[in-house]
Amino acid sequence: MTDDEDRADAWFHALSDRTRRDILRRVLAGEHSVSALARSYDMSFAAVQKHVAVLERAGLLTKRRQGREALASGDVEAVRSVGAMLTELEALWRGRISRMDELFAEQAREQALPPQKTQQTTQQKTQVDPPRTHG
Amino acid sequence: MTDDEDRADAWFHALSDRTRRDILRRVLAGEHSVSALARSYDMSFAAVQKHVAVLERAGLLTKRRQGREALASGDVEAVRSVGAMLTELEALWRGRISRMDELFAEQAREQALPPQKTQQTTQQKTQVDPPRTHG
DNA sequence: ATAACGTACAACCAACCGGTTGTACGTTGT
DNA sequence: ACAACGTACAACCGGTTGGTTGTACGTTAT
Repeated sequence: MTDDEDRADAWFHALSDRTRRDILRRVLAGEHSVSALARSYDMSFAAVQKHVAVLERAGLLTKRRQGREALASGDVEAVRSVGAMLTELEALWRGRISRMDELFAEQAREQALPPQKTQQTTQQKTQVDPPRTHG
Repeated sequence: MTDDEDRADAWFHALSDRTRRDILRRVLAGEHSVSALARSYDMSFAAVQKHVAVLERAGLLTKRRQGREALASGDVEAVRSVGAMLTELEALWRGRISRMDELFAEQAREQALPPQKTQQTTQQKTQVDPPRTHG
């Protein structure tokens, strides 16, 4: 039912609204009640409550009941999962670069011995950044 | 005009659709013409062309004209910027944890000398993961 | 007891989104 | 020359989104 792509849809959709991103920042930094959050924004309580619900459905935030208050808390593991997804995209790109290197190497081999028709462009080793992670 | 939050809106909105994420994967792995991309999906050319336009407006992809074809290529730096944003969120969370540690330390100091009313819960050092980055 | 507070949810509305078809225009192949 | 290809964009349509107000209900404070 809710496969990886569904979860990704929910994650990125939840993060695509600036109010929700701001709410997520606050609840990652510490627990806040929904009404406390609502007081921070120039919109109705119901609107903020809906934003919190979207973040909760996406799994980026969890709620805990304490008396009449609902305390929201950010889930850093979910945030990391989103980050991991981006890292996978980077990996695809790195694959492209190494494939380009192979191509260059092949071309170099070809024109090393028989000086033939293929026109030569100024050769330069394709620069690949060290596999750094986000930060 | 287009500040950080506007860019973030565009990034996450662009990534919130699975077809667009798939397109981004392909163009990060290598250049593809718009019509080549369109052939990969069960929808009209116009629909795919719109998805490419959304990714382009978000800065996640660039297009290069070659004759009648428009060759799309993924921008890995933009992907990294999105990842960096997630890392900033993690940093906020780490801040919360250290603040919690301070609180525990304070409590420990308080009940160390005067054995008073505040009830004691089984104490355990708050475990903070090593500041690993995504990957 | 009862007023105030915090939450949840339904109904409504304008704007936006993801898809469609149709048209136009430059490029390439025959 | 002309047909086919690749692209871009406009107009349209149903579903979704982000906001609103209103209602209901449990919890806390007076």
